[in-house]
Amino acid sequence: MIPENLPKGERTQLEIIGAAHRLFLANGYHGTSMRQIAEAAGIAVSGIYNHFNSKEEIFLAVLKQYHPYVRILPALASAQGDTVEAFLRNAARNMVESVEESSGFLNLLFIELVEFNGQHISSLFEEIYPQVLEVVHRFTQGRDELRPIPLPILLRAFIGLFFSYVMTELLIRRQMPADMQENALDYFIDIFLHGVLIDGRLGQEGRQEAVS
Amino acid sequence: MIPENLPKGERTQLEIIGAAHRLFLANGYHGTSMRQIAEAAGIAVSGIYNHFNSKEEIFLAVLKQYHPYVRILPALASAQGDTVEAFLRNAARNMVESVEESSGFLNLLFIELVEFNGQHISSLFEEIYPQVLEVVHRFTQGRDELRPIPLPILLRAFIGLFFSYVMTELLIRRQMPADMQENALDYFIDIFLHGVLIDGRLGQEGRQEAVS
DNA sequence: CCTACCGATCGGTAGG
DNA sequence: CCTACCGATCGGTAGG
Repeated sequence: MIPENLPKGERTQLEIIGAAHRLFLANGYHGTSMRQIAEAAGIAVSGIYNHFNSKEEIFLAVLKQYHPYVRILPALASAQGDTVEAFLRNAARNMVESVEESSGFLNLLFIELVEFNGQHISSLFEEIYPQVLEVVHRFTQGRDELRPIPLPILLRAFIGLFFSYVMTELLIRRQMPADMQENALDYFIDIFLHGVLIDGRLGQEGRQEAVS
Repeated sequence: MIPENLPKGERTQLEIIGAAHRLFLANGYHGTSMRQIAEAAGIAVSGIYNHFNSKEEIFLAVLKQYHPYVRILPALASAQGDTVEAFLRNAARNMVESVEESSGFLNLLFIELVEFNGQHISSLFEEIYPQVLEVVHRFTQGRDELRPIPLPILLRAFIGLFFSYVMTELLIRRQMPADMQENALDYFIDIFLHGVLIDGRLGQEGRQEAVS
């Protein structure tokens, strides 16, 4: 997991960040002690302070390393598609997949919102917004497939599609009825596409794929 | 806020729950101490233990009192409308409004997910699901306006619509560009309605209202 | 990166 | 013997 040929100091730093990440996800920020982090990283508590000046600095390093920027944005940027439909289907699937792989991103977000009152969300948004806008713009300009929806609203609605799926997944994952889960993402994308495309512009391959 | 004619014991209990609720929202569960709760409730720390056996028991009481069941479900249940469109527009607006009023619900949810690993979400879902299903079923049965989407998926997508709006609102509230906020909820509802209604079944009053 | 500690505060409980 | 609450303090742990 952590490269072996790194200088000892950097290795330890990554060890601390990784240990802190796991503990924060499991217990939250205030629910995690410096002693727990030290033990998980295999060093003494005071040793941590050779790499970080405070507990909060560790959290910032964790946030930076497990940023949506690093996880979800590449999934969006790598989306392919000749039509708006194909692009959005591909992008949505990629993004949901990347979150399911590293399930921590949402928890980090929740910790940020609850235990830091969303202090660090602003700068995060400023970094991401222009790049996401650029990607979406690239795939929607000069197209006549979309209903007249302002691009920022469309972008927000697309991010919203992502949250609509992952939040309902997170909330009702455990005992959600089976009929609420089967092909849910395909249905969600389908509803969204029907919502933003001009009537009749939606191809058939997506839904057929989903119900077959 | 707290009725004055209650027995002293019940008053104190409500005082503790209210104080804990405010503190949990601001600092999270582990970020709030029994001393803070006691001070905010105007009693000694040990006085709390005449009403609750532990800090966690207080959290459960807070969760019960500020349950979405008590806040958002009535907003959904009271939704009116002769058509599916009118009903969904009304329901979505009511739900978002009720959350904006008592902004705490989402934070309680995040605390639950992060600091209790979603332990108490299951029973919450079991209580709410049948009632929500009943409401949505009542307004969709025998209608020919909807595209063929399984009812549980439709319901999940509707809950998702709610989360898509409030999560993007929460995340980017601070420095979201103005054009991302103007009439956003109306656009969101509009996209959803286009998504679930059969082509051509969407009335015009909603969007005209939104853009005027 | 360690052992050895600090001032203070943690959740919880004693007797009255 | 009850409910409600007090001042004081318990054994341990927090970040530093």
